[in-house]
Amino acid sequence: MTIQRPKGTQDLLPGPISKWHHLEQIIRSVCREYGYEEIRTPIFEATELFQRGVGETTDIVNKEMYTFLDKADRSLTLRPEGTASVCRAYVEDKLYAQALPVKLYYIGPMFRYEKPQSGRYRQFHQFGVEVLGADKPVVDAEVISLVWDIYRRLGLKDLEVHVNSVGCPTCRAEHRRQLRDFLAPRLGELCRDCQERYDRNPLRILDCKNPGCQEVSRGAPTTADTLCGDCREHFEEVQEFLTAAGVIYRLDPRLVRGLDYYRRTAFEVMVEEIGAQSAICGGGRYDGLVEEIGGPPTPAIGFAMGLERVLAALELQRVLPESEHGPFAVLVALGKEAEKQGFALLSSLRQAGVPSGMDFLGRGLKAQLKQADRQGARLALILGDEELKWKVVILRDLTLGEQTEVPWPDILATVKGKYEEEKK
RNA sequence: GUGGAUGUGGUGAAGCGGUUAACACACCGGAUUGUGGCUCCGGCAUUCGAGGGUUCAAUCCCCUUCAUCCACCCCA
Repeated sequence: MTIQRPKGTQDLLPGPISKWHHLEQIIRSVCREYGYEEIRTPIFEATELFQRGVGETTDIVNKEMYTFLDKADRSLTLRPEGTASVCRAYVEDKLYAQALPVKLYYIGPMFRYEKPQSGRYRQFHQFGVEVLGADKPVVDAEVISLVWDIYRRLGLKDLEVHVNSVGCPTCRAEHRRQLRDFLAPRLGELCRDCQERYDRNPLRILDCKNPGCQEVSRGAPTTADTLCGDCREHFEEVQEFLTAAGVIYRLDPRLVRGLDYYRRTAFEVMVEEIGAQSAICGGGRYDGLVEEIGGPPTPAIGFAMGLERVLAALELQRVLPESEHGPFAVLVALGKEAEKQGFALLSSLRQAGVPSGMDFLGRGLKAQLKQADRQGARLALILGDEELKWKVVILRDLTLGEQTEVPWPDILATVKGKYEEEKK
């Protein structure tokens, strides 16, 4: 067997890659409109960053990291997510010295050692945003609104934006107490995982998918029920701002995000039809993280969007534009001299912005035309001995099947004119 | 990590124990040595993911292994 790509990775080939360009282009322009600037951090980091930043109790850290030792025995890890790196850069590059808040975005590959399935890869791509240094509810709403706008611009339908507040450490402690009290009498009815969660992190029982556990936890106190005054007020204001921005959202008291660092606002965007992995975006507030990794106390909020999943949804909903590719005009040169003259013509076409090409394999007239047709070219510019003699080029329209002779001085303008007409 | 499905040419696929492995598309060549798309003709898998076993005989049965897909867990 020949060498194949590592499990859970993919080759993005020339045709389909235009979808990525489309997606990235919309992301970048919406970010520009919202005043977010791009940051690029390394694709690998000290392992400790993720252990501390993502959380020792998470699946990501416990079983999904690509960790290796380098030649000096440093433990490094391919980044499984973007937030920890951005916070590290915020601290290390002293971005807090700038006017706050700092509004950043990133796009790039992430790596998790998981078993691949539909919508899940070992190397996948995320777009994410982080706002550091602001704790006001408007910020939360702005970030969610940015996500909303990107999806709207892309033409995605049937989205569900779920919003919740998981509170601050104080209300979480209170919630935990109430939740345990509520569940205690029926502890025996929970699944094995949830029985463990009862001790470690009862919050997670709320989003267990096991029907039995859902039955038991029905009516349980939610995080939103036990918010302290400040958190409650924060959450209410977030909702008011979301409504003001025209974001259609749903309160989801069972929404609990997986990573350890979340505080207060948590949100997720789902699309049903892409398979079991229906979350295309998840995020929330993480006011303690920057301090956790050695920076100044800094409120922060962000999200990550899974680009493969967004593309899958775009594809299923057929809202991707047709890709532009292939030459508009193809030079069909017959003979050495024609090739030289033609190459000069090609060069001027390209400088004029007309995508154009020629044959490189010494094919005959017929084969060259066939090739031009296959590449989807609109025009063939035929140049042979006859045409050299009379200083003309045969300009053949491959879709109409009509052709005319055009004198050399007029060719560039004619072809360019047709190209611009077609582009309209 | 656990479970299920699948692996036949570039692609989609038939065959399911027995002499030459259907068919379609794609591709290459020709009909038409200066005109593509349509049509017609011809070519295109010593081989059925890999390794082992059963058998007189295996793409078809058994074992092992690898890969892909899907689901669980969890997440984007």
